[in-house]
Amino acid sequence: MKICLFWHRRDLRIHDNVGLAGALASGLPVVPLFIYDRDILDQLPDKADARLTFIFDHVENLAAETEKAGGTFLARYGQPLAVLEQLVKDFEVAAVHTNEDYEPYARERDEAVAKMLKKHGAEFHTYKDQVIFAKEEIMTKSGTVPKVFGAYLKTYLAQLTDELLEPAKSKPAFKKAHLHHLTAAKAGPRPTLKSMGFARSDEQTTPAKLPSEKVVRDYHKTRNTPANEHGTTRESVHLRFGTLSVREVMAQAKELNPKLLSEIIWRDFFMMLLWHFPHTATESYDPKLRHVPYRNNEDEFKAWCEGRTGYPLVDAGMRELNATGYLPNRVRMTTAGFLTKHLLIDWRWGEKYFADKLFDYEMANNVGNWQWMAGTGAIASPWFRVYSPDSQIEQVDPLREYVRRWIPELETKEYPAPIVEHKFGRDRAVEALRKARQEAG
DNA sequence: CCACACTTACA
DNA sequence: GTAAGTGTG
Repeated sequence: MKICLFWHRRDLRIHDNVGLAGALASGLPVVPLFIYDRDILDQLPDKADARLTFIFDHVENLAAETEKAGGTFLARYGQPLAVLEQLVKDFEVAAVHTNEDYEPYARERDEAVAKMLKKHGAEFHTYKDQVIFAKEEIMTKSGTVPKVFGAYLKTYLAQLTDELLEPAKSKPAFKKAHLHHLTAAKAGPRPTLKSMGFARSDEQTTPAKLPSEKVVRDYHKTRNTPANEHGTTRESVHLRFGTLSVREVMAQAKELNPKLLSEIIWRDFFMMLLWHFPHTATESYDPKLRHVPYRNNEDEFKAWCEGRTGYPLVDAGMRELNATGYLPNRVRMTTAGFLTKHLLIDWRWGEKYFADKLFDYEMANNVGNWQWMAGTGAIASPWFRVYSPDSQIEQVDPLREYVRRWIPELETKEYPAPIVEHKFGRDRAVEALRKARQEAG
């Protein structure tokens, strides 16, 4: 019997899933699938990874839901291209449905998959699901790729209708009549964390739930207070892995808090930029800034990683990141600005460290924000702007609650003196960037 | 071509 | 107040 596969990637949910709805409506019985990508797992720095644990728990949930609905969920470990080719050979796969992923690696992978499926006479259907607008759907009036967020936002809001935020009808169609059942022997076992060489992380799997109305309504007032643990919505990890849909998250923000809505639109913006300029994942957008004379001092980098720079807000942030995998947005900027400007270390070092540590790590957003802070990005933010980590404290933590929480030895002799004086570091950074620009012409 | 603004500047 | 570049209309 001919079947189709629905391949989950960064959309670990059944409700409001455009690609899954497409598969269920295609007329062929659907077998949902997840592939643990060996190449990605090999790069994880730790054997107890919170992100993999999160993915694993949610894949197991999907499998349970699928079985409850009368279908079979497949999970495999390996290289996606090889795994899919094997499945096509083992089962009568007439089509594979999946949601688009705009990262450079994902695009190459999907191109190879499309080619392989074509060779076997199977169809490959992809859907826009993880953003509201992608690719060239938001452009400037002169038809260029928007490089200033304000201009992008204005067009975006003008095009954003309530219909675009309506849920995809995947959940109502997710039933026995549209699913295919395989015997356990045919389906094969699902990988476990242990079978893939990993262990559970201690960190808790956050339940996929929209934040409360109160948190959303207060967001613009609480977002710049890192001491307040409920100051942000904590939606980022769910948007990353698709355990919430961007439509439900945006619909709530649109109704309750325009400031939060615009923050979520940054996510579409950075994904759009990465799609247009995939090379910016690994090099500066601005060609003039590809040869900044970075100092790249290893000891100073280590001090930054471990939260020993002598700047309380930087150190508190890095310690929170190391301990929890989380960092409030405001503090992400302070720590990133300090590394790239005051210490004059290549933004890619910091980007990689965040990639290893952040529970909600998402390439487009991480790269986009790092390049913005480093002054090397597509966005025309003044490159000479250097944040003062101390005046940031006055703005976001005037009572020193946050920095004291994460630095018990603050205000004792144990706490190190600043690794670099602010004005000296700022002038050195501006000078280095100016020089790089001049030399590049 | 110019004016204006640039997610969250500094002193 | 100051200030350095540049995308956008």
